[in-house]
Amino acid sequence: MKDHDKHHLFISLQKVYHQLEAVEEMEKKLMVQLAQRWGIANVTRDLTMSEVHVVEQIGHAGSINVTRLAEKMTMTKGAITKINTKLLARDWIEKIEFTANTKEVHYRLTAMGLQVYQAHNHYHEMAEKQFHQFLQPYSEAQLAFLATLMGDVSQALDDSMDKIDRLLSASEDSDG
Amino acid sequence: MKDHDKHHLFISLQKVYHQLEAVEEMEKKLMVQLAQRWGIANVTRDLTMSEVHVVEQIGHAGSINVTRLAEKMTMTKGAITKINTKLLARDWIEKIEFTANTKEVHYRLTAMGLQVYQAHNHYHEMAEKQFHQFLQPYSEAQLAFLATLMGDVSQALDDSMDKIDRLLSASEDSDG
DNA sequence: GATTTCTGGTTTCCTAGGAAACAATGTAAC
DNA sequence: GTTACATTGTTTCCTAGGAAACCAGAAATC
Repeated sequence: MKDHDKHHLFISLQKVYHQLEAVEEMEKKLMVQLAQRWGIANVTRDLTMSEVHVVEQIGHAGSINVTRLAEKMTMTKGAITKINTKLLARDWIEKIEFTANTKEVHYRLTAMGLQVYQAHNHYHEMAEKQFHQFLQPYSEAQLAFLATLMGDVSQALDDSMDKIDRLLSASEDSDG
Repeated sequence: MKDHDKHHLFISLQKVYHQLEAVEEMEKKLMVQLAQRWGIANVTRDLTMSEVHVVEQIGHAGSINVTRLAEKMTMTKGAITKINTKLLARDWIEKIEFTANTKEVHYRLTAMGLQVYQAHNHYHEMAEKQFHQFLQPYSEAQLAFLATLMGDVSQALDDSMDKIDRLLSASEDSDG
């Protein structure tokens, strides 16, 4: 493959990434509308994708605390606290008090929250079904290649991250 | 390929997407440090990725106005105006006044802005070189497949977007 | 050439979320 | 047990950027 074609490939990868961003952006808008149509209580225009993601995580974990939520969502604890406050107001999640440890606050879904979780899951399943259809035309060998490729990409990105990490901490020492 | 493996593939795709997000996040931090090290004037901690992107776009276009910048960056015109205000203060860009059309404001890079543009380009080239190395181990046939696959993905995403778009505008009619 | 309409740019207002200081609890060391 | 330290969660402050109202030229229609 010529360098020119590789360049083209590089560009098309960036394009796909930006497309995915755009899709994510639209999902946000779609979500509120779908939620309203599904008759889920306490859905207002100010509903955020992050709120739904928190519901998703709590539903997935069964019960979870702020710090672990923050880790899973790569957000700050402060941000999670604020989101949870909103979700409590919506009556989608509730606190679990442990007698043993009063410091940690665990959250779980309410019945209403469970509805949101399931609705969102339903949406995810649709997306995955679309994905399966997308894979339809490809041969077994091609799909197998794709699978290993994705692993390689993931690995390469991890390595890149490490490299950047090291660059950053190296200069933190020398710089002010 | 079993459904289970397809599911796995779906998951790994999401993982890669999130990894790319994380990389982008780190780039932001790296950029400021690199810019300072390269001795570019008026680099402060409050330098934003968006500012650099605007510089990139202006540099690429030679000269461009607010509206087209907004389109290219999928941001609002208001946001661009604010970013440009900052860039003017940094002395990285400058206005071009047209005698013919006083309404449109075109921007171009200053000498300093050109430095930023070139530094950023240099970074991009490094990234692309890394990408080329990543492609190294694959066969011609595999790379050819990858190229067509990316095209297919892009097409599929466009279709998805259209579908969501239609869903959104359809319900805008019925809803309040 | 006056009035509507369109387009480009700016300003105002508001919110999501990061950073970091903080309080409160738990844990380890002595 | 008490002092030091670590960890969890909250609060405060601040900024990027969207939405939308707004203003100012340009273009079109009459």
